[in-house]
Amino acid sequence: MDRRISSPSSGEALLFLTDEQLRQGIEAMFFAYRGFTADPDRILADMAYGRAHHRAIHFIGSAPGTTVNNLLNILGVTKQSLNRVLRTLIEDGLVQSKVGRKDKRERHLNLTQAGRTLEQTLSDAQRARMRAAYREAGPEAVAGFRTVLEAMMDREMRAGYSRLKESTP
Amino acid sequence: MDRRISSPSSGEALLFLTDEQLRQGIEAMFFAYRGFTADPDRILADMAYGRAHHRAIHFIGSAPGTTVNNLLNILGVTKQSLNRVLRTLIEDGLVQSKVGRKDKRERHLNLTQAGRTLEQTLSDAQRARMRAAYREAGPEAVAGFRTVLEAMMDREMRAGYSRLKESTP
DNA sequence: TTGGAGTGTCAACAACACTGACATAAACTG
DNA sequence: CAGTTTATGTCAGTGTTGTTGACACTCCAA
Repeated sequence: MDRRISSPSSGEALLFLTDEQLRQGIEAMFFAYRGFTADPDRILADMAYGRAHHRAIHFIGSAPGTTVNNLLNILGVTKQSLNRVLRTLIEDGLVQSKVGRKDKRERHLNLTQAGRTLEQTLSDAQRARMRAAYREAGPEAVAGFRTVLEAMMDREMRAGYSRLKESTP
Repeated sequence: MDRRISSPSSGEALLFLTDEQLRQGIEAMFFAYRGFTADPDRILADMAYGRAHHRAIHFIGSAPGTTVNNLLNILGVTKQSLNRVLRTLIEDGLVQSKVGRKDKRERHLNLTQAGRTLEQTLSDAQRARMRAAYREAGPEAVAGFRTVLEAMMDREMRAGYSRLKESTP
């Protein structure tokens, strides 16, 4: 489950581990992430929202009925930071906050119809770029892409992410 | 140079283009990028620096003697924003700014010894994670990873990035 | 010599993160 | 039941990083 080097016989594997190769990977990650966020950023710039709102909307849409605390763990920010964003989204009628049925301390978050509409708009832009990149790169590249991304996550996030993958088939 | 779909005959390629697959890719990108920046962020938090300083140091180290304007294009921020960061780095003796020999309006930026030391520290942390991810994923996955990242960049960035790759063999 | 490019700086502002402190309600625990 | 913990919300203050807009200076080139 935790083998370090799969095949020490293949010198090719080590070719990817030179500092220069790694540096290129780092820079590619930087530029790609900027491209990745560029389209939603452009859309949100026209509204009073920013990237933080996008993230909240995305994950509420991805896990409807999630609690505030769960969202905090996913996003990795403080409750004060999330609350600022969440408050405006609720005020603007994009997100609905419901007191928990079982545990009344919890608030369950869902997108309203308006929220789903915005989520779709943002998602469409981002998916379009992702789709284009996937198409251009081909299925094998995509599989590799996903494998490396997962290996790059923090350990805790990988756990959460795997759960997510399984629960949404 | 711009063919859209390589092999419409292979239905497999389309399997990766469902909204759910794309959504997972989006979330993987989000979590991975956070992991990617986590280690340098931790190091910088103890100093008076942030991610913007890291980026400046990285690209000055990557392209010694680069001009301010070139750096602006790479980083994609305003000169006011970059200048604030650059000023503190110069004041703190991490970066040296030299008036251009040929064109004296330009400033050529280089890391000082102290700057190189910090660059190394940050780079080592980030490379360690990248190296671990690469090792775990294997060479084919890494190739795919790079292919998708490049396809995800903005067009202009891809051009700049290719130039970078070629100039640093 | 004039126009424009490259650079630096000032001021003001916004987004988004942080810490710390405090309040409330509900749930759990002894 | 009393006390503690948990989940959430809120207020106030701060820091980093980004933005516009305005202005000045140097220097190259036509």
